[in-house]
Amino acid sequence: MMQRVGLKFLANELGVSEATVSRALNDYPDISHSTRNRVRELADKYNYKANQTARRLATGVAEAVAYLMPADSNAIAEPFVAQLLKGLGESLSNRGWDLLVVQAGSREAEAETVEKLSTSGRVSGVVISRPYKDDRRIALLKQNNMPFIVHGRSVDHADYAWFDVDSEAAFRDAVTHLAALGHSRIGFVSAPIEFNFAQMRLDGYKAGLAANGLTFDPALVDFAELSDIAGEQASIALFETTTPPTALLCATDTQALGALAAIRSMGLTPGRDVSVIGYDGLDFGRHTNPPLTTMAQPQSHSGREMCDMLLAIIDGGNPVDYQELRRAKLVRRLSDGPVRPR
Amino acid sequence: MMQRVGLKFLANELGVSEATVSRALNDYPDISHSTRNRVRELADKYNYKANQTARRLATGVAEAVAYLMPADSNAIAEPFVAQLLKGLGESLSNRGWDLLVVQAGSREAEAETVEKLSTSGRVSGVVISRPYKDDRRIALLKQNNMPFIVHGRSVDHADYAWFDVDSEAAFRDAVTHLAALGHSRIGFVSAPIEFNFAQMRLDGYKAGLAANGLTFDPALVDFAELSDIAGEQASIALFETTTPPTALLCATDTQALGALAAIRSMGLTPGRDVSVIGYDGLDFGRHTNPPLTTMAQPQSHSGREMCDMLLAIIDGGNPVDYQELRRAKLVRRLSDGPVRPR
DNA sequence: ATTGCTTCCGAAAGCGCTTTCGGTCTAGCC
DNA sequence: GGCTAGACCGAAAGCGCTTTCGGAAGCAAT
Repeated sequence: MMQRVGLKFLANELGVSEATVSRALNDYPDISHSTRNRVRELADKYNYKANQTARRLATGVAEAVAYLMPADSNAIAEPFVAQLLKGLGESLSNRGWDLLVVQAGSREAEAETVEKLSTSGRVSGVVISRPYKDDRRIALLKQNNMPFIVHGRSVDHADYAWFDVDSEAAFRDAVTHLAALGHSRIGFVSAPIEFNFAQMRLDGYKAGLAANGLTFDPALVDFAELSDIAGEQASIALFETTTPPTALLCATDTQALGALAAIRSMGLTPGRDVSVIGYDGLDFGRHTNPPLTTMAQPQSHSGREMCDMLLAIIDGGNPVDYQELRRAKLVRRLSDGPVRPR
Repeated sequence: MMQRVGLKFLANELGVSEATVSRALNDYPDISHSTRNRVRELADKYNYKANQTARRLATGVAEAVAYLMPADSNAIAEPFVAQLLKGLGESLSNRGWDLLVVQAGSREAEAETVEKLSTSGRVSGVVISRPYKDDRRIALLKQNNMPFIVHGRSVDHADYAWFDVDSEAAFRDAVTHLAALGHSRIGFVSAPIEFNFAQMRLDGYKAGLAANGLTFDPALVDFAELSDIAGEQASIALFETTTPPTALLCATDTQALGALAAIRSMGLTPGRDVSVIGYDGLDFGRHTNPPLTTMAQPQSHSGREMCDMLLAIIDGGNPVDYQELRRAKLVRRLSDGPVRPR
């Protein structure tokens, strides 16, 4: 039976105390250079890694952060999640910390999950995404004094850290773009309105209409879940009116996929007969029929940046100093075009 | 300063020892019903959750498994990862375990990452995906006696647990399907051959040719990274010959996206002039131009199943009892069709 | 010599749980 | 009434680290 290489082992081997080994490894200043080096070398030789569990218990810091997976995630939109995870992981591993992925079974269970997470001491920070307008998770996190950052913003977002893209501005821009192309009946496929991003995008849509002298027509907006199929159904519904839209704005790219399908299914050509603009900037939009014009968010390294912000907060930073608002920009592919008389 | 609710607190409150509380909570048989209930109630009342770190240290079991993210993942193909994660997470949380996501910076760093993972005691099992033909990670895992399951198979896969789809059979079937449509010059966009799945798919392709009386022509296969762009370039390369293929088989759906683009860029119509068949069955294939015919793997609950297998192994099961081979099935959309004379 | 600083390191007390070991108490038996 | 056998629970020893506290040297200044 081989002896585990632990502090004990190294200490014996070197003839010093465990305390010394620990301190040497953790860069304490009161260890002589010579012993520090001896310890280091031996540790390297045996490929010693401190047992993290013990370390955590002793220090009281979890050295891990959790990402709370959206409960109702759908397959197509997930590049999102994977991207984020990747960024988080990179940033975390620089520091030698762990990334936990936790899931709540349902939307209702999310709060409970957060509660457990913040009291069980497993993590020293959490990141959540897609906040609701009034998000219980955020309240819980604050209440439990758990450092966190949210990907997106709830309605009251003054006193916590967040990273978001100004989707209101994005939808204003999108409407303006469409208006410039001559569209005046612009439909809107919204996301479930309990998500704050849905509200913001809807607001942006309305603001865009107003800014371009267009009047808001409730018959031109429909709500859909975040899936291609839901987007398709909503789009079809929007066309069942006497004066159908000539352009469709969708709250997400995934829904826009459905919009394209809906338009094609009616025998029309998206991009020519009806314009479609999505939001997210997902890569596969290049491959749709036609390629999807979209408001792209700069999601490249957002995971990494969010993580760095979170770590700064864990290190004692003030959450309100970490609020970051990015701009989305129009990437024009082929699903938009000038209005076309029927 | 509020007192943490820990074992100590509960014990004091009830006038029993910490040991008793612990045993009551962990269903030890030598605790009377009455005290067990008293303990339970109080624990509920205070929403007590054992500190996992301490628990881990005491029991020596990590109560966590890690998913090793593929190093070179690309955005489009990631629904995959998200799906898997979701399944893993669900299964794990049933048991109250954690899901760690770990990333290696590069392909080279993967081995080291695995090594650390298996010696640091952070996890009691790991799942890896996309094994190479001869995968150092697998060797390391075995050597360190760390329970694991691989999503896919390496060349020597007799003595560990895996969950795979028979992609060799799938590509045989795909070729047969194409042959039945009259195609005799079938190109193959392969994945990097160090991945064992790439080899297996290539083998399946060759076997399919043979089974249908077609001869293998090396000029008809090209290798590409796992991205749409790489798939596009490889496809174009395959057409730069005197007798170009009339159908293209791609090792992954993502590459197939590129193939469709390549064909369109040559002024041809995929599905009519040239058939394209991908592999994976990714949902967004419904939205490509034209919708992508693909060999779909039943990836619905694979994450969950893999996790259950892994847990069984952790519980002492013999890894070789947990090898599961699934079948892919053709889902025909519109990117394939009868051969068409030029 | 004594005092007073540094510099470096060891002893030992935790961190919050689990688990072994043994002890007390009641019930049942001859 | 004494003895044995459960049934139930407490004391205490860890798990592998970190960190406080203080002690032993070594050296310079009085």
